[in-house]
Amino acid sequence: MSTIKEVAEKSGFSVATVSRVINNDKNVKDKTRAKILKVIKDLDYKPNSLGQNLRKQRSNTILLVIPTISNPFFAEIIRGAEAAIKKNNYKVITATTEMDVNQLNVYINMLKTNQVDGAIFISSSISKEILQNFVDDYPVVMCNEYFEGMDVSYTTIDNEKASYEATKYLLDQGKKKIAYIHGEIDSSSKIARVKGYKKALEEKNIAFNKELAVMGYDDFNKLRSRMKKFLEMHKDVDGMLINSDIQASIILKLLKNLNYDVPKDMGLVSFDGTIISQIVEPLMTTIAQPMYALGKESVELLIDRLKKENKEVKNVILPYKFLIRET
Amino acid sequence: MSTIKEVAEKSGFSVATVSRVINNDKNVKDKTRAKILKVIKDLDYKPNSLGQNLRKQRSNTILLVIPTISNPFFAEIIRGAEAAIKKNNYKVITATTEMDVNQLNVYINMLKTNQVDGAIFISSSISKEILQNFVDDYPVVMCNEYFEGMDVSYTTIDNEKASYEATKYLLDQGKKKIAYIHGEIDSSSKIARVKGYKKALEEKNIAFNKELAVMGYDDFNKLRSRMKKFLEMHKDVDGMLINSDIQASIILKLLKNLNYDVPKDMGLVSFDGTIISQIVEPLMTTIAQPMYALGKESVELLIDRLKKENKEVKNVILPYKFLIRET
DNA sequence: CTGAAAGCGCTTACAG
DNA sequence: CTGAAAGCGCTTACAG
Repeated sequence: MSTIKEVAEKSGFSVATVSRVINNDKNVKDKTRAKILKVIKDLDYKPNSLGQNLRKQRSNTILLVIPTISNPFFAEIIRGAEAAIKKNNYKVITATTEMDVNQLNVYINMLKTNQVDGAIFISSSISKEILQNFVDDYPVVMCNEYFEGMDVSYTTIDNEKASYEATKYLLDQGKKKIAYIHGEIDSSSKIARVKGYKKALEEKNIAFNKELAVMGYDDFNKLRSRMKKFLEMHKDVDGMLINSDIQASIILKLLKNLNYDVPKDMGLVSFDGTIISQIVEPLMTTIAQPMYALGKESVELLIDRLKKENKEVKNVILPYKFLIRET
Repeated sequence: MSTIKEVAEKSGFSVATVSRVINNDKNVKDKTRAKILKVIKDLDYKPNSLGQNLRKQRSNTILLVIPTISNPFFAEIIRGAEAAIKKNNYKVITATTEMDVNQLNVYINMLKTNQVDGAIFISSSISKEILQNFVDDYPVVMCNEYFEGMDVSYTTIDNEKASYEATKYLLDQGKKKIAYIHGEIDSSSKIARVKGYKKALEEKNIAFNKELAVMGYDDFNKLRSRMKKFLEMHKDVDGMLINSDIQASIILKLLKNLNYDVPKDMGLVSFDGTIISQIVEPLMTTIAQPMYALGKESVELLIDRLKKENKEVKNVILPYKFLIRET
């Protein structure tokens, strides 16, 4: 890699002037600019962002953090976010934590040392305890999740309403005993979804039964064996609201192995509406989240904050779609 | 963020000594170390990696580049790679290009400016033309792909053999006209797979028919309409070897919509063996790639290169498993 | 319009 | 065992 010094020497101008050309400073004679640009091209010179960021104290880069790449739900969010980032001429680094705190710290450190100007934490890629330590000092947006009582901008859907609607749908289909397969983490979305689920039951005068709210593990094998036991113990369960498409697909497969007729013996509604819900048989009835828009809007919130330098907190609730299909 | 200077002032020692403590230099009196460590803790000081990397010209960080997060195939590779990276006390940044050259350049620049010490390019995350420009100057490993005539370490499976075995299996099942749904990019794996496919056909004295080698688009809608047309034109095709689980799942769904009986009317074998192949109905017969090992071995190759500072090129061919299931 | 100089946050060879 | 100084690659206020 050639450096700015080499460009300066070869062009006969100072490093300062070369830097001005790199940064599109108007105060450079056209002829000078042309000469320097020629040398830059000849040497295939690219400014070292380490030096630039250290000096400028900003990077024009946004960090996107997802919990795991195992869920296609995040793929669409990333796509929406990246499109918006590029439209605004920012750079992007997409990072995955895989639930590892050390890994997360690597990324937080990028934020603290100006390697990135701001970060978007998607779903449960970060905990309240960790975020609390730096949320006031750095530009951060949460996507698809939020923390009660914390001043941070976020985008999400109305999870309570969605959950209510899904549960009501199952009840209207004549289902009597509906289980709720929730996520591993006590997130805002989980709390909201439980609320909606309870509300729909109450309307039909069905008491909330704690035993029917089951942990839906992310680990497929754990999920399978957990659900197998659950189904043995609760043979009269005839409907399920499931935390994600992925988990729903695993459960659907299990149900078929156990000779359930879906949806006759067991009605299913999943959250997300990813490609997974479209390739299973029968087609999964799902709460389709606006994934692309969630990513896009989160970026808009963050860039707004970066440009205005104000700390105004904004929340965006995006519409979901309840897609009634075959389960 | 506090700086090394603040730690120095508060502790009463010089920046140099503080730096020695940070870098675990033995030449520091125990008492001094303890005092400085205390200040570091009190200030919650974290060294700025921008400054460190700029000065040290290395980062102890490895970059993992995947083409897209839409394919769960990459999730397992990442998991294997990250485990190996952490075992070796390196840091990791996982990056996704989403087939955008500008995006790729952001990552290549991280390599060129010592923000990362080395990079692993997974599958078709990079083209031969682009990699050629810097492969000799920076530590790079390719995972699951390679470029003919280029001196770069890589890990892969024996795609030709796998493809041969899969095609032979379909023929042995009595299938007469087998299509090959290949990837969008003219990669080494694609070439090898075509070879194996042809070889199996030849053994049965079946001439290779160019029209039966169809482009399997990554875009689901494009893939669906392309395949629909293909099936209309080639009603006698009774077997398919498909480039990836994802594409296979889309095609399987299409076949069912068109009232094909799988595998009676149409035998299917897919590449990858991801979770997708396990949730479809019927269960997909698949060439299960050693995803975790591919990631892990790629990292070992890279770290070996980083530590030894030699440029010896090594290739690792890992075993796959042909899983006969229901298609 | 251009350059010399300071400095972003670090590390390390050198001197003591 | 410790510190002063140089320097990694850059930008920018200041001076002219």
